[in-house]
Amino acid sequence: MSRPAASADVFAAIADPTRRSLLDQLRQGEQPVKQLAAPFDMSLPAISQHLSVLCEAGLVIQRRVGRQRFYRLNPEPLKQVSDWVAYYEQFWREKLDVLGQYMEEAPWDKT
Amino acid sequence: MSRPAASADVFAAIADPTRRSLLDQLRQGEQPVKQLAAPFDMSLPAISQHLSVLCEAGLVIQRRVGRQRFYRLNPEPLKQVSDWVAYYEQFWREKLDVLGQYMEEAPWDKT
DNA sequence: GATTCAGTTAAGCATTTGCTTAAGTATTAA
DNA sequence: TTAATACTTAAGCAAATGCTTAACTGAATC
Repeated sequence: MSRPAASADVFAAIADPTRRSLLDQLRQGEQPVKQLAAPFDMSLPAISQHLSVLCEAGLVIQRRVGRQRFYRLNPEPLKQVSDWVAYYEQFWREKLDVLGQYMEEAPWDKT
Repeated sequence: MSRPAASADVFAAIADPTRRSLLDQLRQGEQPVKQLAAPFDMSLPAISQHLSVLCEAGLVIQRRVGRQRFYRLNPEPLKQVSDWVAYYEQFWREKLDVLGQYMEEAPWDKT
C-alpha cells in the first residue's frame, strides 16, 4: 500500500470535538471549506487549521478546484482507533452482560 | 444504568499514548499503581496524574486496599468511541474493497 | 489592471497539557 | 513512636493547543 503519509497521531486528531464534527459532516461527501465552516461559530482560519491537522493525520484529502479547496473523507486511519478499541469490546460486553443479569434480578430503582 | 460519573471527554482521555498504554496494561487485570508505573520511564506522580484523568473519564475505577490503590479497567465509556468510529467503518471498508480490487489488477510494486 | 472571493499562513495570546521535584497523607512495620 | 511504604497533591515550568486578527496567495470577475 502506498504509505499513508507519515500520519501524525490519529487519536490526537480526533480528540477535538470540532474536528470530529468536521469529519461527521464530511460523511455527506466532499465539500469546500466555506461550506464546512458554516455550522461553526468560529473563524475561517480556525477551521482551516483544524482541517490541516486532519490532513496531517491522513483523515482528509484536499483537492483544488479553481479557487476552492474541496476536502473529502479518508477514513482509513480510523482503522487504528477501531482496532485498538475492539480489544476492549469484549470487556464491556462482559460487563454489560453481567450488569444486565443484575438488573433483571434487582427490581429496585434503575435510574 | 447508574450514571457514568459525569465523565470528562473520553476522546481526550485516550488521546495520550501513555494513558492508552495504561489501559492496555489493565486488560491483564486490576493492579496497584507501582506495578502500573513500572514499564514507564516517568515519575510516579506523572502516572498518578494520568490515572486520575482516566478516572475522571470513567475508564478506570480505584479501590483502596491498605496503603495500596488498585486500579481496574472500566471499558464502558469506550463504547462512545466505538460507536462513533463504527459510522466510518463502512466507508473504509468500501475504500479497502476498491483498493483490494485495484491491487489484484495491478501487479507492480506493492510496498 | 484592480477588485473580489476562497482560502491559507503568520503572529500573538490565553489556556491546557504533560512533565518535574517537593511536600503531604494514610497505612503498615520496626 | 518512629520510620518506611504507597501513594496523592501542590507548585512550577516548558511546550503544545485552540483560538483570534491581520496579512498574504492565487483564481475569477469587473
